Amino acid sequence: MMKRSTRKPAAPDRPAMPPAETFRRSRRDRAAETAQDYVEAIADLSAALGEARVVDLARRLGVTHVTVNRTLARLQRAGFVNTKPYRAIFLTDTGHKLAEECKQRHETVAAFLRLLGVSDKAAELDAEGIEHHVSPETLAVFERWLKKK
Amino acid sequence: MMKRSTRKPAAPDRPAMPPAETFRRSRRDRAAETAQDYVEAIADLSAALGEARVVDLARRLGVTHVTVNRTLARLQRAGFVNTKPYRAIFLTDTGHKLAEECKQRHETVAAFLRLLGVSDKAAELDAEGIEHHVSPETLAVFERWLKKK
DNA sequence: ACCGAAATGTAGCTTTATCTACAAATTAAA
DNA sequence: TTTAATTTGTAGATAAAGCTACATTTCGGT
Repeated sequence: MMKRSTRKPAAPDRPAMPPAETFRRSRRDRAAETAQDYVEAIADLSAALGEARVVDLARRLGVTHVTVNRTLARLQRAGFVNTKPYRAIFLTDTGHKLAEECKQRHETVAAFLRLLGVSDKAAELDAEGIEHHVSPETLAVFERWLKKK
Repeated sequence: MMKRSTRKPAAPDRPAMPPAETFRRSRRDRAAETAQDYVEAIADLSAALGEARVVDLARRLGVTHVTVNRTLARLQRAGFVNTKPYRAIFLTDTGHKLAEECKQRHETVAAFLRLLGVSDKAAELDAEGIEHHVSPETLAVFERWLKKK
């Protein structure tokens, strides 16, 4: 029996469409974004204030402290942070490593955008969204351009 | 009474941190991404096959047909598509406009990455993730560089 | 030492995006 | 025209991320 899809051959034969895998990766990325935003924020706050606490994270991320708690529980399960009730939040080694990577990547993306002529403000804003979707290859290209300049 | 936060002044006074608004935008973006991926896929499939149907969308997006159904219901509520049970899916005018914008933006991002020296494959893959986070300003900069070349 | 404000935690609800499993409709082929 | 494969739809779960409202713990000032 024929697949219904073939009923209308209509268009040219070549796909020219992104494969499903593309979207799957994009979605997987999304899932990891939150973790990255949190570890990055925790690292920054620890550096700036000496410790990272729930309220500060909430303010920084623009969510309520409840959301922070929930997410923190998940990040602990995932092995990125250590928390104890009513105590400050600490990154595990894994968490630290992730935070460093993110910070690095963020910096590269933002610097590259600025290099192109994007305003500081927009560069910062866009980098926040873009950093999670830049492949190692593209990141390397950005770095190459930054050096070359 | 003193805010606990001020207990440890520790670090330099300037924030140097992205404001909460940055993250809020990032999250709002995420909500819209799905809609954009869907309308773009529907437009592509319509062009390529003459009509967009649930199975094709599912294949294209790498999800089950159930997920497609659910999302389509939401997109219909939001006014981007028209669907009837057991029939092909059509974009509304709004949906069409959104799809066009997305396609345009996607193309620009991908072309720009290729221009930089990123491989076709990676450019395509990264563009899929990045396109949703590029501000009009940055997009304009990309376009300028594309023309200049 | 105590006390009240700030910080943290918990309960329970909402929305979105996924899934598997099953039911109903459609249509190509015989 | 019948029928069986394909497509579409529905039911019911799960997980993430968000919220409000309420409970508990800490800790700086008095």
